[in-house]
Amino acid sequence: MAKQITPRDEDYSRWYIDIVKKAGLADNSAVRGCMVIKPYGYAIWEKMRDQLDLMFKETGHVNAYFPLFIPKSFLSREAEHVEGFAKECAVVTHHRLMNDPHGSGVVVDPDAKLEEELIVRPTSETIIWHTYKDWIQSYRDLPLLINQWANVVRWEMRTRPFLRTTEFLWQEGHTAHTTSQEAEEEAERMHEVYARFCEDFIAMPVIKGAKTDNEKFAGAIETYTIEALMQDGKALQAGTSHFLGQNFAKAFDVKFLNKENKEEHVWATSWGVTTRLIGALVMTHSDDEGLVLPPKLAPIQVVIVPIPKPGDEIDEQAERIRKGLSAKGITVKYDRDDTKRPGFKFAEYEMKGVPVRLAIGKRDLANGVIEVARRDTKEKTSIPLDQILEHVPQLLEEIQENLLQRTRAYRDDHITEVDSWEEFQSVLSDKGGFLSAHWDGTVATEKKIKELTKATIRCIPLDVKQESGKCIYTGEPSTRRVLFAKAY
RNA sequence: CGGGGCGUGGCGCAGUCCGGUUAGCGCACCUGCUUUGGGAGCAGGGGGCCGCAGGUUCGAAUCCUGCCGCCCCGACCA
Repeated sequence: MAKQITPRDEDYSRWYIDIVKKAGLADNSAVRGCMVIKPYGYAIWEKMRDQLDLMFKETGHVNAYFPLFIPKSFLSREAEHVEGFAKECAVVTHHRLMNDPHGSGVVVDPDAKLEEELIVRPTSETIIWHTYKDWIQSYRDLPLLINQWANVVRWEMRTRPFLRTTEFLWQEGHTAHTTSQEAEEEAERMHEVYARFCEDFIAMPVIKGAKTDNEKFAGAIETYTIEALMQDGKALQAGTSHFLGQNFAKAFDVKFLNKENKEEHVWATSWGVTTRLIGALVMTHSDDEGLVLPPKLAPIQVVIVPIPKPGDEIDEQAERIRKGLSAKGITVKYDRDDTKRPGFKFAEYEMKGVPVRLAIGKRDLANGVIEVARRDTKEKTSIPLDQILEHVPQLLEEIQENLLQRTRAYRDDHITEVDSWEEFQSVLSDKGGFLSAHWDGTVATEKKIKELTKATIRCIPLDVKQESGKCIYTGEPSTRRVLFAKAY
């Protein structure tokens, strides 16, 4: 047993890190808080990125690229915004190194001090709005629908692979519109795109909702969120979409002439998802044997393992199947590495979360079958060789569907309506998950509850129904329930 | 930034209290043979500034001083 991972119920946090490392997704790096995304982990990100990019294009967006560095003064333009990010910015103060006159190595050249410091982008609103000012004059220039794929840096105190790292990869959409309504619709549209992506591709159901004033993005009028539930009962914010109103347009003086030849500030949105989605994927589906990948995002969807050694006839069948499945757009790996034994390969591909494993040996050949093992249920069956090309595509779909159903059932089972403070506390500590409860709508109460229980308001669900009730903590009147949870 | 823990071949550790030959073990790696239907066995082999810098000593992985780094937990956050 070369690679053991810590069981979930023993130490969930350790389990997560073990999977990330042992499935080959990422490594720690020489830089504190930053990770190396390894080829297998990056392949998952590429699949996510390609699919999302397609969905952005389908909704009319184009890609562009803005600078990594932002002049410090830009961040002072929008007061709320700077307050949200000031504490976690990396700052460039010099532009040159020199040999250390007192010894070996290099030192920062004191003569190379920048006149104005540059901030490594924590997000790009400011540099983008500065640029948009030049791009927008008329209503005919609108809407402006731009996305960028980039890295950003937020100097977090505590990091965890994929879930929170100092540098991370993401996409950020930044749009400008003629009317408030159009911008709001855009924020809602992208919110929906994210939710659909999570369900259809990650097989991870999410709750769509709005953030409270306290939790929303610095500088936004409204923040929409998708909230997912992890296996340990904690919530994870998987993506956000913001209606920014005219806040940035005013801060960066971005105006357009409308049809009546009157100047107006434009209306804005921004929206993003990050490599955190990989962390979400891991914590949603994986088990004590390793990673479990939804077929639609698996870098290898099917692996064929020969038993015991590749022989001519086994090779022939394996190649036939590989080509047949490839022709149907399925990614197949035929692993004929004879320095590793089948048992080792089984464990290895389970660790890596490959959805379907085909094993073929002399015994199977004699019976005209092949062994099919699915990663999600660990079920093994024998399928006639002449049916395998039809069977595997169906099975992949079934696995994708099963993962979604399974996760949705777990999620639905972990949304608990609570109506008393005692119940709130006991359900939170014993069961976890989302607590649907009445809240008086004040930041003070929200903060008090967080202080007492560590639970925060994850969102006000979009599909919330109006019902009168009393705040779980203060007993003040309330018109609808909100979702509380402990969160990542 | 607080509270814990840890730095010894690629990885995981023992050795440190009580200084004493060539610094050891498991995994991984290389070679060979036998194996191969759930993480193979045997034999041989390669690989170490013991985190860094000073100091004490005949002698330091071990004792002293200073520094650096990492991990876990908490407050902040996608």
